[in-house]
Amino acid sequence: MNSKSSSADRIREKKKIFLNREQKIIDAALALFLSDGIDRVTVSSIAAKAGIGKGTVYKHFLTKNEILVRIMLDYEESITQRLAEGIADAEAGESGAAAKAYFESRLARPELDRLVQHLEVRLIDASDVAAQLEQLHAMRRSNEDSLNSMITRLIERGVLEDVPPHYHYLACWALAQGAVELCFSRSWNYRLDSADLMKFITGVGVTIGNSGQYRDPSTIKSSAKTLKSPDSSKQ
Amino acid sequence: MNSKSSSADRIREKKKIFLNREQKIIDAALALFLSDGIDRVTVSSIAAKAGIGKGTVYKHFLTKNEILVRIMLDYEESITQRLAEGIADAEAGESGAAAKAYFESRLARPELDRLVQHLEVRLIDASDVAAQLEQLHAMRRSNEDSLNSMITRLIERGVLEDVPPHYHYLACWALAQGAVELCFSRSWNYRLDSADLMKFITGVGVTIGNSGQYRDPSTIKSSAKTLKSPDSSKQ
Amino acid sequence: MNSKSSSADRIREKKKIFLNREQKIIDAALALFLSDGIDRVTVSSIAAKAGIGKGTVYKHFLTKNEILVRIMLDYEESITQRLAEGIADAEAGESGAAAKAYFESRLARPELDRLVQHLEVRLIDASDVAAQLEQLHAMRRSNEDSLNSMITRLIERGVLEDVPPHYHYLACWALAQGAVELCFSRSWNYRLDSADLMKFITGVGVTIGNSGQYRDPSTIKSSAKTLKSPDSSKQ
Amino acid sequence: MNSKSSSADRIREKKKIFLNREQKIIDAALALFLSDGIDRVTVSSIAAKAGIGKGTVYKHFLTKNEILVRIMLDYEESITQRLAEGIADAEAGESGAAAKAYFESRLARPELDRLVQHLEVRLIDASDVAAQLEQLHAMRRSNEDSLNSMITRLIERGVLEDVPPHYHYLACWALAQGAVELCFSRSWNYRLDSADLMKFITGVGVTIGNSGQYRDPSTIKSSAKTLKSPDSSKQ
DNA sequence: TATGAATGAGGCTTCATTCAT
DNA sequence: AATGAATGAAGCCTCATTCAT
Repeated sequence: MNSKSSSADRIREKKKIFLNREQKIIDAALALFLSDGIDRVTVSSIAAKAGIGKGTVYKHFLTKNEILVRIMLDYEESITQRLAEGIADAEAGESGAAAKAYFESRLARPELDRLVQHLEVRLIDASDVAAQLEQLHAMRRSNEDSLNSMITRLIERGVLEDVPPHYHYLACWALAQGAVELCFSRSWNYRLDSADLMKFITGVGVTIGNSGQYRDPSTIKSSAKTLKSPDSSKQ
Repeated sequence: MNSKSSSADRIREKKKIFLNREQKIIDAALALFLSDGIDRVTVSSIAAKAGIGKGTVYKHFLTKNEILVRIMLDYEESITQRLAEGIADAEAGESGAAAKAYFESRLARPELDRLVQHLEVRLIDASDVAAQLEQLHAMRRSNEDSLNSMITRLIERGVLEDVPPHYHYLACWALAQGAVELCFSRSWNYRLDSADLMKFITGVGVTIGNSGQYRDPSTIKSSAKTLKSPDSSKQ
Repeated sequence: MNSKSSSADRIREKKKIFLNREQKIIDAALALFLSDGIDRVTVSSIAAKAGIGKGTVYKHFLTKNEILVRIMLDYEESITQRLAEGIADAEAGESGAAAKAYFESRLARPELDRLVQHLEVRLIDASDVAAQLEQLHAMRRSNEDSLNSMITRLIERGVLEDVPPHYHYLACWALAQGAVELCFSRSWNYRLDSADLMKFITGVGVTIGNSGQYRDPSTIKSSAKTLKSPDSSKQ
Repeated sequence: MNSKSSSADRIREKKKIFLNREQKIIDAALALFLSDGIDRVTVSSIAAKAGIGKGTVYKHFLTKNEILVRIMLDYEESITQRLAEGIADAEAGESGAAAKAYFESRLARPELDRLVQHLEVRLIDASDVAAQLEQLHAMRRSNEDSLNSMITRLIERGVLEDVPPHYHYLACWALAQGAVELCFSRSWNYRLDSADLMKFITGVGVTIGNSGQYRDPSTIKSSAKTLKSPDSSKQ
């Protein structure tokens, strides 16, 4: 019995090690993508960074693309969770909460958000990982349904303009997307006070499509806060 | 004298043919990038699509990257021109004209706009074409200066919120950027009525940072028009 | 413990195989360079001759040039060793020993010696392998120092003419260099009895710069031996 | 008649221009080979340097190799001429004159001499220009015959050691060959006083194979001069 | 006649994936 | 189970030569 349980323990132990290693691979890949750029990361370099052999990577992932898609899924999950909380808050009355949560989660690590977008471009039309991409889209569809319900209610309550519900969240998505790119764009000179800038943009996002009739107190507050950032307050 | 002028003609003719071929290469490259994705386009395939030999491509461009950067420059120039017109209109009193022109020019061919963004990511850190990229940035800096002047005046006139001028155009940029991505995102179900959606987003962009104090009539009109688009009005 | 040592053994075994393959590549490259000429040898052909895949070559050498430089280093080492022995003999009293050793080692495989010279011409200005070429030059500088010391002593002893020491070994080097080329020059008709010819030249080399005052017995002997080679003696 | 002669003049004129251009091409090629290295010279660059179109080069030379071989032939001719003079002097009694002339002509422009050697390596086995290479060899054979006669006589007169005649001139050739390489070898530290060094080596060359019985006064003189070079004389 | 644009074979190198140990 | 050596397809670029103008 003892030996049996110890063998079971050993198996569990091994599984744990195995899963740990999987995370190690993902972390290594992520770190390299962010530091070196997608193009310059090879399976070899990932393995080296993870401290394992190249062959071992293929025990965990069938192809290189599966690592990429895994990073995307992990990220999407974290967004989904934050969004769900935000939607719950919004349903509870704090009308801008969903948009705010969404912006904040995407802007929390803009470099990661952007990486995921770029990964997606690479993977579209990749026949391996087609299934996982479908998973990704399923998650997003589910989020979309929640958003639709929530926004429909906000429109009914007169908080938001009466345009098709998806206009609201797609505009938000677009702005968030753009805000992320903005963090890395080399097109512009001003980039020093990006925290304030991001608050400004978040303010815009939170009020997108607000009808004039009604102003959500929480939104007003957050907008006010934005405009009272250190620099502005000195005036 | 006659023979002399005809030889000059011939030379001019040749140059024209040469430049035409250059355009052919760019067009072929562009078409392939859009249809197949940046990764899958090779110099060979560009040459094949342009109906010329592989080596000929290198008579026009020193490296593959130079083709990419050329596409970027051509595009940036077209944006710059449109923006300049918009800024002129804005200075002439139509306060939202610059933002509108900017959105419209970027959303006119969103697939191209997006391609250019992705090309830029690839080319950053490419030691060849560093000079051309600097050109690109110079154009953008120039645009930025014009925008700054214009927005400063609009702030003084009380049309726009009194935040640092670049908040306004960067927020606009971000939204435009995101709107472009939105056109191609496979994340969302609703994509049928994208023209209306884009108008909605443009409306958001045009009113970004408008102060409550003042509403530009032209902006109101355009916003109203947006919401009364054919589809919606039928309801 | 047994398994541990056997695993260590296995690793050692692998390394040996790996190094063997490296040698195989070098041998293949060398054979091809000698038979086909430097120009006509491609990485592909080397791989084919070595019986391995093209990619495998790049596991052992970062660039094609590294193969070339490796051949050079290996050769230079063998020369250095022979020369060191010769210098030791010379210091021990046999004054012509160094020159003789040098000539003999360079003329032992003249085709290889010549190849190495030609490789060097190709590699000068090759930014990769600059470090290895410096190694090569370091070896040579070290040889040069030894020669300088030795020759200085021979001059003091009155064996060699009192000219700057490097005149002696550079003249030797030049003659050896030329002798090597002579083996392959298609300029001349007589090439049948090259062994004797080389002995004659070696004799010249060994007595280069000998002062008239003194004749080293060993040198005389060797010179005599040269002229009494089988062919000549029959006359 | 007038028109006829003027047309003949025109034809002659044209021919002259044509030949001038041929020389221009050769000069351009030579200059580029010397400055940039054989590898880096393209037909394009030659044409550019010569100030003509690439296609025009092919009106003068059927292949690129023909330019190379032409440089070789021109050089060989200049050597031959100098050597012939030297041989004449030697026959007239100045026994070392031939060797001296040979050394001096080859060391007059060592960079050119070396270039020609390297060109030859490239061209061996080039099926085009095989005929011209044969011409080259014919010239050399002819030189060889002259040398043989001359040396045979010097041996008979007891000036030179009684070894096969070609031993003498081949040893000379080898030393000259090596001396040329020495000028460019990066193997050695000492290269400042190369003029003196070359005199020393020439001295060696001139006395190669001298029998002890007899010393040619001219040789002695030249050797003495060598050893009384500025540096040495200060001692 | 002079030109130079066009060609495409061929070279070097990279890297995802496989598989024997 | 872990390893990393081996593989070879595929990409970019060069340049001698041709040929239409």
